[in-house]
Amino acid sequence: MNSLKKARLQRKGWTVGDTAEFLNLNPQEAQFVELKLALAAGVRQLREQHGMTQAALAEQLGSSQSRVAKMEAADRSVTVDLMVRSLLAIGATPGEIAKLIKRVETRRAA
Amino acid sequence: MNSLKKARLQRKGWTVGDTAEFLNLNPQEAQFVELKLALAAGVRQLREQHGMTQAALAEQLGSSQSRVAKMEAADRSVTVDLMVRSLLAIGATPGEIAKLIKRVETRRAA
DNA sequence: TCACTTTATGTCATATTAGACATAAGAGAT
DNA sequence: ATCTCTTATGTCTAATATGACATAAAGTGA
Repeated sequence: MNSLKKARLQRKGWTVGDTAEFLNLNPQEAQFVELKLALAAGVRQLREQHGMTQAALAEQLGSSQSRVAKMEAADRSVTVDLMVRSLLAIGATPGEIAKLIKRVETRRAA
Repeated sequence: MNSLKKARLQRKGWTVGDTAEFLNLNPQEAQFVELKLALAAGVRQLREQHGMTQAALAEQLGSSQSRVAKMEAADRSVTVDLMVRSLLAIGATPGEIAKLIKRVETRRAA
């Protein structure tokens, strides 16, 4: 993981630590985080593609603009559930969601 | 949706209702449920393929056998987060997870 | 500059999910 | 039938995520 991405994660409250600590992290944990990042980016991308504001998506979801903002920021407090429901609300197909996940780098055991 | 699958869902506590009610359901809600069913089935399939018991997977996850059982039963109380973490714990790649999701039937707006 | 729209961040109470435990039920094997 | 291993189901408290709200910050155009 590059240091830019790491810094971004730390700002969002993730426990990432320095490179050594990162290497000690469970690879499946790291992969889960990357998967959430991918979904978060997908929500933002598709939302913008569809010309929706965060507030508009929030209304579709029965949620709030602030939660959508946190979601796109991959905040620690938002679940994959909400991300997936958001993608479906935007109109993404299961195939499109799958594509976002497929791109996550496969990681071998430490 | 066939009545068999519907019955299975109702037993698990999902609000599905009769066919008419089902048609009134938000299609993205229905799709989200189907996605969870697909992941639940994937967990069971991969777990068995790897010759693990529910208890063994639970230990890997830092969870409990009962929660794994509920997960594979697609119980309403288990999140997609836990399912994805389980799949990663079993050793599934993002590509394999994506494949499970991709198969979910695409649904048009009601 | 100002006014306006959109997005970001922090906090809170309430709701939901978590692991844990007990125990039932099922499937084999002897 | 009984023993053993595995899975299913129900119920707790504790932990976590939720929408809501306030408000700051960033963007956009006049």
